Amino acid sequence: MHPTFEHHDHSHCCGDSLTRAEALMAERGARLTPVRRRVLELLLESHRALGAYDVLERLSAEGFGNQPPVAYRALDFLVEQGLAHRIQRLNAFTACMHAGEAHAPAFLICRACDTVAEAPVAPVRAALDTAAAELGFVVERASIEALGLCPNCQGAA
Amino acid sequence: MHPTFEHHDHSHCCGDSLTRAEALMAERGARLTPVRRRVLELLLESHRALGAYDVLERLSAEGFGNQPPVAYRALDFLVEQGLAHRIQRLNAFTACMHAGEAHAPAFLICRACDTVAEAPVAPVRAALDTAAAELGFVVERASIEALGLCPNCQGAA
DNA sequence: TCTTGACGTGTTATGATATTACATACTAGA
DNA sequence: TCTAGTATGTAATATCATAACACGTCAAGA
Ligand SMILES: [Zn+2]
Ligand SMILES: [Zn+2]
Ligand SMILES: [Zn+2]
Ligand SMILES: [Zn+2]
Repeated sequence: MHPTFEHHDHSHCCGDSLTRAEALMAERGARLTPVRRRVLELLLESHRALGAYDVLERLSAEGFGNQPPVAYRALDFLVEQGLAHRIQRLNAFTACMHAGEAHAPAFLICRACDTVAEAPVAPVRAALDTAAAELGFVVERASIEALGLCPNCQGAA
Repeated sequence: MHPTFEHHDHSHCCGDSLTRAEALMAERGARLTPVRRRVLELLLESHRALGAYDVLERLSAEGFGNQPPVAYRALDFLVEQGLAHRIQRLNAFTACMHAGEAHAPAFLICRACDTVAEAPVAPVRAALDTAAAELGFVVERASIEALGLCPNCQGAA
């Protein structure tokens, strides 16, 4: 488990993720082009979710295109490749902290500091599959998003 | 559990829900005005989720206001009162099949027929709380939405 | 009775999020 | 080098959501 909520060397955290992403893309023959790479960096800057238009603003300021598809395409690519996740609740995107592990995580979103963490989902997913199966429903994809307080913000509240 | 996926007497299903809603609103001193009531009826018509603009179109055709706030206000009211739920994934709303029971359900969304059912969430929620607690995170509200195939559509696929 | 304040509704305008369609440019093989 | 597939840029538009204000109703309470 990545220690999103703990104090950690975040520049290593970003660097490692980027390195890992590059390795994965090479392995798969997918191209981590400049825009895509830059968007991933932007998402990695903080353990928060960024809206597509936030990303676009940054890209645009740096000389990339300034129309929505520029951001959406890069974000969609990262999501497809499992390097980022979309947070439905926030209409926003966050870098994946477990790239390459093929997972559909649960997200823990702190309502105070906006930090987004990925929680291990296996038992939750199992419970969901069971509940669904009782109704005859077969779950293909699930989005599980929790809003609450991260350990660092529980004192303040 | 409401038999959303089973064949059922849907006009009773709607009628019962409406009656129940009226009773609840009376109990709470909240007002189920004509617009609000009509929106609830629209949501009850099918076990599907309706977008705010779908609702608005119907309202408008029936002589209510034709601007977005008309729909959003009624929908927000129903959600606050627990008579409807918002489905994040679909940017849409669905009538609650368990009004008054104070619950935050899991939604099962059939990707073939768009039917939305509510599944019992207690074990799922417990698993989520546990997973979150291991990271020191306190869950306040969770949205759990599953995409898959309902029993009726599993044959076709 | 008159006032007043809370609530509900209608409307205008705008903001926020997302996609379609088409043109241009790059890249990897044949 | 040619070419097909992929990536990027841009304009236009679609879809989802809210802010702000005007007006009407109704029920306290002066
Ligand atoms: Zn970090
Ligand atoms: Zn926090
Ligand atoms: Zn029914
Ligand atoms: Zn179905």
